[in-house]
Amino acid sequence: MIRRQVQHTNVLITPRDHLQPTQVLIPPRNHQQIPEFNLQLKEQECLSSLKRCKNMEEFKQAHAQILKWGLFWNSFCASNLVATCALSVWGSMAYACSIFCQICEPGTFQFNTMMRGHVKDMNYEEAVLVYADMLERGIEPDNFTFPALLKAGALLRALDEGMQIHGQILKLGLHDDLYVQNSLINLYGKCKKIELSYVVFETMDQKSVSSWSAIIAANASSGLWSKCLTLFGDMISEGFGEPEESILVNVVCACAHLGALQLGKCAHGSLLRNISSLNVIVQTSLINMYAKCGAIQEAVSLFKKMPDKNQLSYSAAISGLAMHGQGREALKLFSDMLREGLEPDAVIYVGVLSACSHCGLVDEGLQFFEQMKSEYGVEPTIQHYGCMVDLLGRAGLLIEAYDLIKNMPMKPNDVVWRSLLSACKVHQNLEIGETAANELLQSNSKNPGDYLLLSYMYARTGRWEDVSQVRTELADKGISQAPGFSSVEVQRKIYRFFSQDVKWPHHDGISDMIHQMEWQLKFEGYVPDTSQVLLNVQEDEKRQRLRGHSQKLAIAFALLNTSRGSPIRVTRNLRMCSDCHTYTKYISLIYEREITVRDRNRFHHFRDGTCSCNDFWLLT
DNA sequence: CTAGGGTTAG
Repeated sequence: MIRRQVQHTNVLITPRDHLQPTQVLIPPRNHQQIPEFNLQLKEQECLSSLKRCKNMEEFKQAHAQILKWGLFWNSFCASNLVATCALSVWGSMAYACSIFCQICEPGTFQFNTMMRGHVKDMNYEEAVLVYADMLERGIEPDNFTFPALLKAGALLRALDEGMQIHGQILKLGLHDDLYVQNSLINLYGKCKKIELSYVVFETMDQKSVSSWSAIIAANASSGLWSKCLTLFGDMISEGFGEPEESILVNVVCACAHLGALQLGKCAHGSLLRNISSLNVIVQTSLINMYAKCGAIQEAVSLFKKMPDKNQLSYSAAISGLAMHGQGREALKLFSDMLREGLEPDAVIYVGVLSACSHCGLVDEGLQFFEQMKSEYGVEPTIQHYGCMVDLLGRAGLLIEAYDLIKNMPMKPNDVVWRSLLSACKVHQNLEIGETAANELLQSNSKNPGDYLLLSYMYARTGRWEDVSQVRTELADKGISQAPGFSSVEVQRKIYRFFSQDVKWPHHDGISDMIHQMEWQLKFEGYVPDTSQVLLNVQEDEKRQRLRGHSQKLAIAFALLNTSRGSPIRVTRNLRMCSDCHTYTKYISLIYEREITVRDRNRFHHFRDGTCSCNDFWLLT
C-alpha cells in the first residue's frame, strides 16, 4: 500500500505522463473506500489478459485496461506490458518503445526487456545503444542483461566492444553466471577468437549442454572441424548423453568437411533417436554430409524421401551428384525441381553449371547459361562465368574460354584465371597458361596452388630454370604451400598422412606394404609417372618421392588395417596427381577393393581398375 | 515477483 501511495505521488508530479489515467487515480480521501483485494484482483486480471493476447488488437485493449485502472504505475504491470509487446511474435518494437518512454523510472528489468526486443528484431546496434543509455542513467546491469547484449555483440562481430563488456562483467562479478559465460563463448566464437572462447570455457566450473554447444559451434565457425569432433567426444564422456539437434548439426557439418562417414552416420542415428521429425535444414545438412563423405546413394535416397524440399535441398543434391560425376542425374533433378514449380536461383545455377563441367556436357552447359537469364531472369555472376570457363577449358576449348573471360561484363577474378590456368595445364597450352598465370601473379595471389600449376607446366617442358624462378618468387612473397595430406577412417578414427611422412608409428609396416604394392602393380603393367615430381633430380629420387605421396601411404595403411573386400575411403586436402590416380586404379583391381577418394573438388570412385571420373580430370 | 545462452544448408 505504501508503495502504491508513493507511486501515486510520482504520477502527480511527473510532467511527461500524458497517458496518466487521472480519473482512476484515487484521491487520498477515497483511498480507504477501495478495498485492497480489488486492486490486486484487477492486477491479476490485467496480467492474465496480457498473457492471453494473440495479436496487437487484443494487446491494445489490455494496455487500455491497465491504464484505466492506474496499474501502469505499478512497475510490475508496466514491465509485463512492455515485455509482452516487445517479445511476442505479433508484437511491435516501435509500440514497445513508446510504452517504455512513459515509464518514469525504468529499472534493470525494463532495460533488459528492451534489449532483448531489439535483438529479437535483429536491430543489434539499437540493443547496444539501449545498454549505453542504461549505463548513462546509472542503472546497474545484472546477469540477465548480458546474454542479450552479448548476443547483439556476437552478431555484430563487435570484438572490441565485446571485450569491453567482458571487462564490465568481471567488474560486476557476474562472470560466474552460466548464461553469461555461454554468451561469452559464443561472442568470441563468432568473432573468430577461438582462444578467447577457450579461456572462458576452461575456467567454467559448471558446464551445461549449451556450453558444449557454444564451444563446438565456435570451433565450427573457425573451420576447426576435427576439434569439433574431439569436443563432441569429450562431451559424451562427461556424461552429456544423447545430445541435441543443434550440436548434432554441427557434428554432421564437421563430418562432411572431414569426410568422416562413420561418425556422420552415428550422428544421423542419434538425430533419428532423439528428434521426432527432422526439419529441412537438418535433412539438407545430412544430404550434404553423405554426398561429401562419398556415400552418394545414401544422399540421394535421403533426398528422395524428403517430404518438403526447397531450393537448398535440391542444391545440395545436385552439387552432390555433380561431385560424383553423375551429371546427367543432377540435371534430371534440376528438371524435377522446375516441374515442382520451385524458382531456380543464382546458386542453383552454379550447381547445374558445375554438374555440366564435371561431366563435360558442353552443349547443355551453354544452353543453361543462356537460359538462366532469358527464362528465369537470373543475372549471371562471376561465379557462373567461372563455371563456364571451367566447362570450356576442361573440354579443351581454351580459346573460347579465354574469349569468354575477355568479354565478361565484370573484372575477372582469381578463380576465373585459375580455372583457365588449370585447363591449360591439362591440355598443355603453355601460351595461354602463361597469360593466365601472369594475371594471377599480378593479382598478388596468395594461393600456392597457382604457382604449383605454373611449375608443372614448366617442368613438363623441361624449363627447370623457370620452375626454380617460380619457387624463388613463392619464397620472396612468403607463401608456403599447405602440406598435402590424405586421411582414412579406420574403426571410427581418422588417420592423417602427410607426404613423405616417416614419423608415423607404424611406418615400418606401411613401407613394407608400399613395396609389396608397387611390386604387384608393376607386374600388372604400372609404370611410375615421374613427370609429376617437380624437382630436377635423378629418376630414382623422383620414384622415391612418388612412393611417399600421402595417398599411397593412406591406402597402404587402410589395406593393412581393414578387412578384406571392405571399401576404403580417402579424403585429401589437395587434388591428386595423375600418378596416384593411375596407381589407385591398379590397386582397386589387384586388391579387389572399392576405393573412394575425395579430392579438393570431387570424388573418384575406383573399382576394377577404372575410375568414375573417366580420367576426365587427368588428361596429362 | 517476471526473463536469459546456441540456430545449423547450397
